[in-house]
Amino acid sequence: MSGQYSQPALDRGSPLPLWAQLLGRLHERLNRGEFAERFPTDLELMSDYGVSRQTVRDAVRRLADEGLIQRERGRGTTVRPRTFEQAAGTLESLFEYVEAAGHEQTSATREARLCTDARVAAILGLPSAEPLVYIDRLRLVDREPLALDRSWLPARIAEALLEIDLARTGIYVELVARCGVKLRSGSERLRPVIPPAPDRRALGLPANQAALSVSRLTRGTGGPVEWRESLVRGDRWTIVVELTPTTRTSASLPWAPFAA
Amino acid sequence: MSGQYSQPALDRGSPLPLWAQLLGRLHERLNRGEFAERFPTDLELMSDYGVSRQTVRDAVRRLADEGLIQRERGRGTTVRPRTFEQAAGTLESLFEYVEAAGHEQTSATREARLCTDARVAAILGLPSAEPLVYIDRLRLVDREPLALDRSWLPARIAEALLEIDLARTGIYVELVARCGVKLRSGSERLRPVIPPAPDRRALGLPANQAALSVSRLTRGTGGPVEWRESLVRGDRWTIVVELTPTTRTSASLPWAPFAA
DNA sequence: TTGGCTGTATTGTCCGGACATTAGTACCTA
DNA sequence: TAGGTACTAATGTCCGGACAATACAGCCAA
Repeated sequence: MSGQYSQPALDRGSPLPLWAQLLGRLHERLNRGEFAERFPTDLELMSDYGVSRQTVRDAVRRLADEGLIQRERGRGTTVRPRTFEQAAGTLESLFEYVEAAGHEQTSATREARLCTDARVAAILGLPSAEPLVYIDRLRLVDREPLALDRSWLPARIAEALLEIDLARTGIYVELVARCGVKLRSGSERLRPVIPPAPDRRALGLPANQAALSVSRLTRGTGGPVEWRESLVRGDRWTIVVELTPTTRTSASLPWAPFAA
Repeated sequence: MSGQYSQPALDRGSPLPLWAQLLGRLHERLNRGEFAERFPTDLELMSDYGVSRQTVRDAVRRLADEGLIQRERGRGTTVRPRTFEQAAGTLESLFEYVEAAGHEQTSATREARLCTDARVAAILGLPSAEPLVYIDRLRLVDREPLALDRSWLPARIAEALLEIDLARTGIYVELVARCGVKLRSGSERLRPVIPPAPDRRALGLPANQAALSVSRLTRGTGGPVEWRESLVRGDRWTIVVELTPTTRTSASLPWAPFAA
């Protein structure tokens, strides 16, 4: 610790370039929420760490490239919010494309109630008798069913959702705004399925057509906040994968083994 | 034209920064194949365009960020080949994951012959009676069928494939190496389907399971070179979509309407 | 012929300086 | 109160310089 700067000095004997060391420091400080109020200016970082402006710019540029901050001439550098506001996944994407194509997307809530479910509780890391909010919606495009959408959420955080008309708003929006949940991440698994007869009927899916099953776990800062199972009828929309000659690219989709 | 440099001078009165102008110039020259033999050094670009090394580096760095070139200390800058060598798509991704998980992937050619097909010819932009090479393979993991894979290629460019054991090599590799095709791009469409009974039997797919259909058009420099239809059984592997809090992200999959 | 050393070439890092562009704030005048 | 001007702050651009790290080629000695 040099005592000369307001931050511990970088190691000039390290094989790691100064900009890389500074980048690591800034990552740590970002992750600790140290820049929640304000990100330092180039000049401040220069004096804080005892390096040239070029070195500061090389480090900070990489933070900007990662989307963690935004730099604007005249205004300075701001931290970009890390909230996962829309938690957009496969289904949200679909509806974006649907609406971009000029169609009307609506939803009808078929069920919204408290329940217990040992299978889902286990997925959410909860005791098997833990109360859950269960929401079952039919998603429609131009009044035709496109997807069936079922969510299970811990009642202790999401009970307020039962009082809301979810045909008019989204689960994630309300989870954030009303239940004070901070969404962090999610993961989805996609596979083709033959839906059971009641679901097939609800979707209006012909007997010779399959559906895409999208299972999703959504996580908040405090742990899992939602298990969701959706069925998208397979005879209306298709997923597109473009393959382009950018080097090394493979626009590849990740795969994992399916365990039934 | 200043006559002072070996390239037309950049416009110092333009609102566009010098690095951006230089980047545009280098893009054009790359696209024209002007650097096929050798990419110029920083020093050469400095004197060619009359700018500082910093400006050269700012422009060239962005080419590297795009993956079009590669810079190596001591060696210089090389152009990355633009060939679309592996033409990796959804299925190739799948097999990468399969093999990364320690499984053995093999394939068995069920048919390889000349044919005509008016539907596929239309897709490839060919006359309906144009001869096509038809290749039908079963793809296996640890000797269990995982996917059915059918390709149609114009015979006038791909006839040599009929003489090759495609269990031991890939269509694209041979298309490039033996048929002299330059692959440029591709696009795939994914949807869940109930396969016809012969395909279901070939895959060993239980009656209550669906398959993922992957239809793909592969393009070469001279136009479409392959139409491909694959079926992946839906009870073994699943596509994964991770949703992370990188700002602005939506790890969204693109969708398009399905026309049967 | 092979291995080691030296010299040259090339990109990467870091420093310093200066000016341009943009944004925001404060102050003044109509 | 609204509009205009001046000033300050902050990032972007561009220049120049110097040294470090890496690669490669050539040359020499064993």
